[in-house]
Amino acid sequence: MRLTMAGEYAVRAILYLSHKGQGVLTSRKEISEHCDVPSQFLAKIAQQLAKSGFIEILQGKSGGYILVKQPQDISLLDVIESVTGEITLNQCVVRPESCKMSGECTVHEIWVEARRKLRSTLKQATFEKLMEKKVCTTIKDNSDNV
Amino acid sequence: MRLTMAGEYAVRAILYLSHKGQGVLTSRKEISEHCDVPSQFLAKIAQQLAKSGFIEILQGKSGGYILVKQPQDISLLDVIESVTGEITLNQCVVRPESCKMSGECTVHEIWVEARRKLRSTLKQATFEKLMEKKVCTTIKDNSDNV
DNA sequence: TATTTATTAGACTAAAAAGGTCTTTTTAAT
DNA sequence: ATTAAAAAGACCTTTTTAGTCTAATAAATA
Repeated sequence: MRLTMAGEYAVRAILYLSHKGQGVLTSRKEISEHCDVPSQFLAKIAQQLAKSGFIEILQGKSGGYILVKQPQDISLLDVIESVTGEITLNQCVVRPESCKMSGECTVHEIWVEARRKLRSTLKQATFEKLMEKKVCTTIKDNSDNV
Repeated sequence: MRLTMAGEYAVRAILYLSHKGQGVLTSRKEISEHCDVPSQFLAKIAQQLAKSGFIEILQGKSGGYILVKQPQDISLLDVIESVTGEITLNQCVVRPESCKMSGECTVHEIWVEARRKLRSTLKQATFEKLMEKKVCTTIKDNSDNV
């Protein structure tokens, strides 16, 4: 139940490109070095990010990556699901046939709710917001601490 | 980002024992058959559930498992984390040193929040609640649909 | 007491996923 | 033509998952 390195790296890369600004060309080498991401691995991840329409890839000498969407139009969820696939948490949520009980099962309901909340939290976190500097005093919300 | 089969099976077993009631002896075979869980695999999972104090194991002829905690005192989170370890979602949440940025990083904050909400949802789902029959008309809450 | 039928505990295994690397090819600037 | 960037896909290693198998132990019963 954890994010993969590919997902983590994708977020770092898009955040870096967001700081550069939409439409600015940045080499893979630069991203790789600044974000501490293996260069070849980034190449693979970038292909997926391009397929999903977040970046454009320029080949040839002085090639690199360009952010094509605006940071406020990209969410953590979008980027993560682009490289790791849809977050499901529990198989029965997306494949009810995987569990003969799911029709009547209250556990199923909890997973549907948990998944909705998780995806919602990640969806609301746009890269525009993620670029904002952290404030020093954060308002604590312990309403549903575990 | 998904629950393991071990976690899924543990939930099924505890739910089955909850229906039987606290203190009732049930054989591994019966649980295995009713819950569609491989018997030998259940044996391994049960060892962990016993270590965590959810069940007691009786050996010998006519042995089996007994629920020792009350269903209202066991949550989905408890059972799942017993067999799969603590839910972290992102490494940086529990090991900030794994990411050189985590101190200043707004992404880190999102993961902390997402994790807290997820664990909270699973914590609130006790097995007493999970035993309740599903009502036919559920109130729809689309407040933060993705 | 011997037998039977439970479970334990730990070694073992197969398959899948994760996390990359390597090599060859293509592309574009100089 | 040369150079330096990325693409595409094969390949590889390690870890995790999802079990199985075997020998030992434990308790009820014939």
